[in-house]
This record gives sequence, structure tokens and C-alpha cells, in this order.
Amino acid sequence: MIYMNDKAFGREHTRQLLLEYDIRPTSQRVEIANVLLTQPQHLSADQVLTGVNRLRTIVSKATVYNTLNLFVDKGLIRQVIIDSSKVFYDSNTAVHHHIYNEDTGVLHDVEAGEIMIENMPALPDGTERAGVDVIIRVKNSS
Amino acid sequence: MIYMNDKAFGREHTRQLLLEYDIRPTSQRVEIANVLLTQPQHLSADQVLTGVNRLRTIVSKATVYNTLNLFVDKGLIRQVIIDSSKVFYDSNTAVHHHIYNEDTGVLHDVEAGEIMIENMPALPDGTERAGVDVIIRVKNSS
DNA sequence: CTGCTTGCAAAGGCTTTGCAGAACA
DNA sequence: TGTTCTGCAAAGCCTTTGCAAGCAG
Repeated sequence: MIYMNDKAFGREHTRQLLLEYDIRPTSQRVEIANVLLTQPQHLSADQVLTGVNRLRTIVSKATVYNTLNLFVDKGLIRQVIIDSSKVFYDSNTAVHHHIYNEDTGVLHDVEAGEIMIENMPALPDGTERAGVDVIIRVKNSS
Repeated sequence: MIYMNDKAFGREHTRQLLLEYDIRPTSQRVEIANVLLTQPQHLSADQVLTGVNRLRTIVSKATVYNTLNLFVDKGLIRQVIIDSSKVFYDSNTAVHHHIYNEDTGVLHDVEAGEIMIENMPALPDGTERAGVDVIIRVKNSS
């Protein structure tokens, strides 16, 4: 299992990481992965696009979208859905939850161990658990 | 009228409900609220549009969107965000959570009492809780 | 060679908005 | 009368897709 901290190293490590996730490490994919691993954890597709082309245009918009979808499919990152117009890509694939400030748009991580969910209800017949998302929504106290 | 002869949610009842939420009960709003209250609980904007115009066109698309946003702002309904392309409007305003079947797209309610969340983490300074969303994602067992 | 990848532009889907006319207090 | 609503069409946003050219194995 790869842990967060192991991900943020140089390009060679990024290449290895992609290979471990069965992703061919093209130069664009390495750059995108590097942005995700180096920047603050929660980035929108547009932020990734901006980050990767900071110095000069390296990757097209279409490739950013396609690559992010690929990474999600392969399990390298996961989507965090906050509201209908805000999809974030989270390079922390460990089980954890989120606190979202509705006023500022800031998203915080909450370690899985910090929240105890008990009495998990019975799942519908023929189904098994795929994941649990907890989003604690906060607002600035007035 | 139509198939909505449900006595529990007659037009007069709906009108009163809107007034309680500080919403002026125009005819369009009453129709939209009626659809939300008599149909299965989780509807997309498009499903609301279809439902309300089932027999003949009563409400425009723009008004459906504007009205749903108004209802959310006023607290009459709430949004349930499943993924970036699936926003549902939930007329169950009681605190509760959801089970989402990723294979079938079916959304189930979970009574708040069925899940115990303990050790709620400290919130960031200057913020107060606005709500907690829990989505249990399941898939069909293979 | 053959199959992936990439990038551009175009297409899509969903939602919001500008504005004029209608409804309502 | 002055506000508030509604509906149409247009505009906006974000994301995906078609297709031709570029690369990799």
C-alpha cells in the first residue's frame, strides 16, 4: 500500500507510482501527478490545469480532464464531491473524511480515526459496502 | 387534480407549508412543491420539470430551477449530491443520511438514529456546524 | 506497424441570467 | 402603483468527444 507521504518525491518516484497503479507514465501524466502530489491536497480540474501549465503550456485542458478520470479509475486519487459545481481531486487515498466551509470554500481533512461511526445500518440485500463519505459542513460563526 | 388527490398534501396544505417557510405561494411554486412532496423523495431538477408538466406545460424550465434554489435557500428541501452529475432534491428535511447504490443509482434513506457518529472532531476556529452529510456507497455483490 | 496518447475545436448537458411582460399586494 | 414572478432565449460553465497527428512499444 502506498501512503500519502510516499507519493511526494521526484519525477522518478512519480513514474514508479504511476506504474504501480498500472498507468503508463507519459510526460503529461507525470506532470499532472506531480502537481497533485505537491500542491495542497484538494484541487479542482482547473487548478490542476493552471498548476501544470504554470511556467509554460505543457498539457491541454482535454488531457487534464482525461488524465484525472484515468487516475480516479485506477485508484490513484479520488473525487470529493462538495456541491454540484465543485469537484475536487484528492491525492489522499487513505480513508478519511472532510470538513467543508461553505463560506470560504476551504476543505479540511479529518482523519478516519477522529470520527467514530457506529451502528452502521443494514445494507440492502445483495449489496456490499463500497465506501462511506462524511462531509461536515460548517459556516463562519456570525 | 391530476393524480395527486393525496389528501395529506392537498394544495391548501402545500400553500400553508410554503407560507411557513416564508415563500410566497404562487401557483407554479405550489405545483412544484406538490410534485416534490408526492413523488418518491429524491428527484432531479429534470424529474421535477417532467413531473410538474406531466399533463400539460405548467411551469417553465427556468422557473423550476429558480424555484428549487429558492426552496433550498428557505430550507424547505435540501440537495443531496451524489456525484458531480447527480444532484437530487430531497423533500425529507428531517436529519437523515443516505445509501447510494452505484450500480443501480438507487438512493435510500437512513434514519439519523440508525447511525451513531461519535467523536465529532473540533471545528476550525470561528466556524459552526451547518450540517453533516453521510453517504454510504454500496455496489451489488458479485 | 499497431495501438495508445494528445490537443484542438466542437459538441453536450445542465444551470443561470437578462429582460420584457404578467401577476400580485 | 411598485414589487415580485415567470418564461423565453441566450449565455455560461464545466466536461466530454471526434478526429487527425504524434509517440511508444
